[in-house]
Amino acid sequence: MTLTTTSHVVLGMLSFGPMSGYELTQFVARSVANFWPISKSQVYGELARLAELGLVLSTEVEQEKLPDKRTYALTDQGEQALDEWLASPRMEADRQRSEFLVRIFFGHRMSRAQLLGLLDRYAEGAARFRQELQGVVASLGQSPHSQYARATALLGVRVAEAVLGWAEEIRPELEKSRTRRGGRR
Amino acid sequence: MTLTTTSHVVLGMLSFGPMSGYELTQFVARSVANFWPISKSQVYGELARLAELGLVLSTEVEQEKLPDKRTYALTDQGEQALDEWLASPRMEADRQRSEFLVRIFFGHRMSRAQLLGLLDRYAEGAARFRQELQGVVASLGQSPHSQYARATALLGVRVAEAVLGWAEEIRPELEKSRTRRGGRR
DNA sequence: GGAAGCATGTAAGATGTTACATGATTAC
DNA sequence: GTAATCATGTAACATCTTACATGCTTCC
Repeated sequence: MTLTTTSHVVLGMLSFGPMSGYELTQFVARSVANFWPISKSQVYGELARLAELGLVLSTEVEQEKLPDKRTYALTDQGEQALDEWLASPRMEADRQRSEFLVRIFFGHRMSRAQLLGLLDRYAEGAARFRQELQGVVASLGQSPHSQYARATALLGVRVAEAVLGWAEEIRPELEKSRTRRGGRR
Repeated sequence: MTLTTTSHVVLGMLSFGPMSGYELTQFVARSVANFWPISKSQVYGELARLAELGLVLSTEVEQEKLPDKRTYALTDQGEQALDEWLASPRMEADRQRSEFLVRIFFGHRMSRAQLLGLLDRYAEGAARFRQELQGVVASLGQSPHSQYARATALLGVRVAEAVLGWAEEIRPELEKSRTRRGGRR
């Protein structure tokens, strides 16, 4: 009955303009999914629920050559709900889950080769991610209407760089570490 | 029927030695919870399931003055399951959810004062977190048996520093940004 | 007298993922 | 022809969080 962060993400997306569930799903995947992933089932579910609550208004749009679609637009109530949420001081803490760090934490069970391989693969992923995000930043440019999206991407870049710096720092330590001899059977 | 990452975290914790569900919950909260939170219901549930699968062995321990407890120890099968998981190349990607970044992404709906307040509170949190983790790193010291825990804490420090650097970078940009005039009603 | 710590669990609910189901059009 | 894109939804499942339930001991 109460709105979740996911609900507000949907409302927020519609603050850029009316769109269909399909379009919203794509848009989320290209933007906010890095720090708030939403599956399409969730999108369709939320839209239906928000419509019932009167926070969004749905309109069927007929299309030739393409399947008909249903677009959603924020109502005044929807805008208000979004703004109140943005203004509210209560905010849930970041949560992150990293299987990689779990494995590092259990490093005492691994051979040195295993550990270093794990670290290097992770660092490679971070390097790729950094590049990808730098591309995003570049494509967003300096225009003021993209500045917030750009800010979120810039944090991603910084975090990726933090990972790379960290990997360089601890690699030598892991190289001279005591580990289990040999690999798994 | 198949083991999740959470199951393997429980197995991994027991690789440090036998303990009860209560102790394991505390241990997780002080260590791995930063990158893999587990609630106590999950711990008790997993332990029961792993016992049924023969991966851990439970023993009742009577205590005077304190309630009796049930400790769990890894079986050979449990150790093997843990090591196979650590060796497996398939690893789920990091996932993170940040309500903060969602709000930044919808910055066009906020006043400048709101945005800057949001940013500053977040940066303060990151500064506190950095300090806390530096304390953890210091308390772990140089001993080789704590090197993996230390490595995970060091990444936390780096990430917190990345956040602080980012906040400094974008604050001036937000200061001269176009935003909605005035606050919410 | 009351709060905090020790100790184990169950139940209910919220949230999120993946698979299933369908069907037209366009581009290769 | 066949894969990809457009388009909407349901169903089943997995996972995770929060509240409920109980009771003794120690410390303030």
